[in-house]
Amino acid sequence: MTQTSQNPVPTRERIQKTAIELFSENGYERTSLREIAEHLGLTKAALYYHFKTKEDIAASFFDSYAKDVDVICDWGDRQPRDLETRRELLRRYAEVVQSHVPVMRFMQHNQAALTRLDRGSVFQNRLDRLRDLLVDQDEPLTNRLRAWDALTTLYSGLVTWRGRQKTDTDQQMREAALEISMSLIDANSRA
Amino acid sequence: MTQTSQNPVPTRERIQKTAIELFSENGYERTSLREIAEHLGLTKAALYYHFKTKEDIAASFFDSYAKDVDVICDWGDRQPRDLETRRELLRRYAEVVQSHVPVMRFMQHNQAALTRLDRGSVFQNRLDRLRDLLVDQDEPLTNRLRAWDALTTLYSGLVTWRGRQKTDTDQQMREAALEISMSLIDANSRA
DNA sequence: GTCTATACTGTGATAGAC
DNA sequence: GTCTATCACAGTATAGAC
Repeated sequence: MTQTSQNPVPTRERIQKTAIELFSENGYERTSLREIAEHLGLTKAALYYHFKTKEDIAASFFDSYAKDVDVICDWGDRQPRDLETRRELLRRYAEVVQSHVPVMRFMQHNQAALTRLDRGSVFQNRLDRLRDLLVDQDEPLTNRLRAWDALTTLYSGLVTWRGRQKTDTDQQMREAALEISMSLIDANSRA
Repeated sequence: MTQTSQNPVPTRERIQKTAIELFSENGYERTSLREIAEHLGLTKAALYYHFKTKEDIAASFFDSYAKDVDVICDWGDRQPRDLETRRELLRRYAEVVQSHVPVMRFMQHNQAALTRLDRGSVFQNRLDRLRDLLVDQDEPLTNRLRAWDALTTLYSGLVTWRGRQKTDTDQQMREAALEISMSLIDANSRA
């Protein structure tokens, strides 16, 4: 749209790429705008041309993730509310998680910073929408909590778990997380 | 020890109490020392008499939690490594979690800030030690990940879950979390 | 021992020159 | 589209009042 035929990488995207790297590494609040600007050979004030605030940079990460989750939920809304639909929802969400690992890690590590953002609640809101497709409001507490665990299992292993061994591949970790997640949802159907 | 017979609440403890409230509510980085001082009728500099830095205030929260977890792990080290020991470990950890809810919430929401702290890794280190008691290193990946989920289930529901209903009591939530956690460990024994 | 006054550097942010 | 200048406020630190 604003791209010329030469297509150099736009400054806006360069900022996003550098920012998520530094935010993930050092935390959102510990990463200064000066630091980001220096990595890019810009000045602090130059960032303010491309983004209204520092928070806006962080919020811009969510858009693609939120869109992907919305696609899943829209699909889920049109399906029968049975076990197979729920298993397929978990499969699809696992794929989304896999394609947004840096963003997931950033969101998991900076929850306090994100609750301050208007668009920061995107993460929680999308999880809540998925949860409502996985379990009915009138099911027992144990089932509702188990549905929540089924969702968090899919990303918390990738982000917070430190028991990974050298022989564990990414593929194996995703499959293991999905298997555990599935078994939690299966248990809900038996209860 | 340093307490007189009058036993007024020591300033140090008043600072801790106010700090964890504000940290939990607004996040660690968004809570300024001036804000804490104002809540207590002190000046910012007065805090520096009782704590060396802001990080020291946060780190001081962990001590009691870490001690409680160490007691559990020390007990676990002296038991046979069987299923009943592991179930009992989960029961005891659930009690620790329950008695440190504000601290657990603070740690969960401020992971990025905490990894900067020397004593901040206390949280992760203690979880890792518990995990090693719940599962053997040479068990399949799925079992190791399931042991991790068994632990996180015990506190993540209290902290990040938003599906709680008015009729759900604290007691019921703890029991539900413990039941799910137990079933994950039980599954490891069957695998 | 407990705290106040004050100052230092770095932060996110804004206004306006080029 | 990028920069300079400037702002209020942050965490930190020390000197000294009581």
